[in-house]
Formats: sequence, structure tokens, C-alpha cells
Amino acid sequence: MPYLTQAEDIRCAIASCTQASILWLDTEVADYKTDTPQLSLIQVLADGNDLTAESVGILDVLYQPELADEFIAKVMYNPAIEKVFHNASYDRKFLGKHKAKNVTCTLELAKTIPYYRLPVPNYQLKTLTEYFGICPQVDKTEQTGDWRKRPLSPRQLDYAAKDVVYVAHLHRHLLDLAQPDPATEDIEALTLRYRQIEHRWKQLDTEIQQIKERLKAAMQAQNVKKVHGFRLSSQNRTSKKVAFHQLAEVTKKLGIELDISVQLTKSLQQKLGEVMEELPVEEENKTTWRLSITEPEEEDLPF
DNA sequence: AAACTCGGAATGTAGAAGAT
DNA sequence: ATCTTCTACATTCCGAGTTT
Repeated sequence: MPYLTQAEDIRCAIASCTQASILWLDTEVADYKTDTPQLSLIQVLADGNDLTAESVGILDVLYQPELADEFIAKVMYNPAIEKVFHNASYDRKFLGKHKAKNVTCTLELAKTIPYYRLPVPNYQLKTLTEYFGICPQVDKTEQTGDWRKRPLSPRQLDYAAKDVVYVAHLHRHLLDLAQPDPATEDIEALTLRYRQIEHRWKQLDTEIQQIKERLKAAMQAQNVKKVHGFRLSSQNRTSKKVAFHQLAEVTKKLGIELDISVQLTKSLQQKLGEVMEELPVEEENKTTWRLSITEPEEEDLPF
């Protein structure tokens, strides 16, 4: 794997990055626990056909932050290049913040996939990598290592390179599980599948529902605040209201500018009657869709 | 029957704080 | 270094009443 420390080599690598349409990335940070964390490495994988640790570029920017800035300006700010990270919000802090464009996060992507398709206890890179069989056993001990010391140990470089490779493979797997295009969905198949699992679902759903209610009531009655994994909490809500005419009167008297509009419900509109015409009423139209499902016909019960 | 409305409850979300 | 959890706030959902 190319481990680059010389400025000209790194510049060259950045230049070739700008030619890519998609990059898989990871970073390592020195002094991450202090209030002055510093970018140590930028690991880049540019070739989608060669997802191996040997093709990962490791850019050592710890003592040459101007090269990191160059990377940020030329790659991170460029909306034409898709940048894929795991937990991108963290790396973003060091790589361009909100000005970074076209950033994809495999953590966020994984979270959008429903549990039944991706049944994992958490979305750590280690967990997902092992779940998809990308690597049978991921060693994370280097993660909290010292990324300021130089030279870096072979173990550290190996870890740094592998992490990006995992991200790239994971990205592939997640895209395979992504939502199908509504335009080409098989509606017939979906309705059939719905009827198939409807019965089982209702049984489980109603039971879960009832268990939750019983637990809530029982914990309240027996004053149990928590039992392993279940927590009962309460919150008070206080809301305040004033009669409309009083609010209008006071604000007018004191000349208070309130930029508020009032929802004109059907009944209000009736009360206002013709006065409606004289008001600068703001209209907003929106269409909402809802799916209603009726009991299946007796004949075609699927069970 | 079906389509609207509405309000409160349920659920989602962003960002900070906390935990290995 | 990477997530998970927490909290305040926003958005969506859903049942029920009303109208078409």
C-alpha cells in the first residue's frame, strides 16, 4: 500500500483523487481526546474495482496541514466527487465541515435500512463488517492508539488501510439493500406479501402493544423506575394560552410586532363569513396520500 | 362509502453530551 | 475515534367526527 509522507507524492495523490467520481475515505486523528485534535492521516481508496488494502493511499498530513487544506479545497469542496465515510459527521469536522459537498455516510445509510433486512445490534463499522462477512474478525485496538507518534507501526498502517477497505465493501452491500425505485416496484407482489405476513404481524403487534401498556401501568403502580433495558420516565408539559381578543388588544396598545398567523379552521372561516374577503388570507395547498387497507375478501385468504 | 378535517399522540431529528 | 444516548423541538400519523 502506498504510504505517502513526501509533500510532492501527496500532492500527486490529491491530483489523481480529483479525477475520481467516487472516493472511499477514512481519517485518523492525533490527540483526539484533547481540545486540540489534529488530523494525522487521510486514507483514500479510489479504484472501485480494486477494493484491497494494497491500493489504499495513506496521506500523512500530521506535520503538513497545508496539504490537508489542499485536499479539502480540491476534493472535499468538489460536488462532482462523491465521498464515502463511515460516521461522516466525525471526519467532516476535520475535512471541510459544512462546506464539504457530496458526502455519503455509510452509518446513516445503514440506519435507513429496516431491521428485518439488516438485523444488527448496532451500526459500528466492526459490527457491519463482520455481519456482511467482509472480514470475519475486526480488530479495533489501534483505533484508540497514538496517531501522533512517528514512525507509525506496521500494525497502525495496516489498520488504517483496512478501515477504508471495509467502508468501500460495506457501501456496496448497503446499496444492494437500498429501497427499490417506486416506479418499477411490483405492486401485486407487495400486496401479496402484505397479506401473507399480515396475520403473524397482527398477532405479534397486538401482543407487543399490550405488553408495553401493562408494563407501563405496572411500573407506575409498583413505582419501579427501571428494570434492565426498560425505563419509565415522565415529563410535565405546561402550555399557556390567552384569549385572542386580549392578545390582540394588548399587542396593539403596546405596539408589539408579532409576526404570527392564525390557522383559519373551517369553523373560524364560517364565523368570519364575508369578512374573509377583506383579509389578506394566505392559502397553502398540499396533497397528502394515505394508504388504507381493508380486510381481505373471505375467498382469497392466503392461509 | 369515501373523502375531508382536526388535534393530540407518536415518532423522527439535529446536535450536544456521554460512553467505551 | 466512533458510535450511542439524550433532549428539545419539529413533523407525521391516526382515530374520530363531519361532510360530500
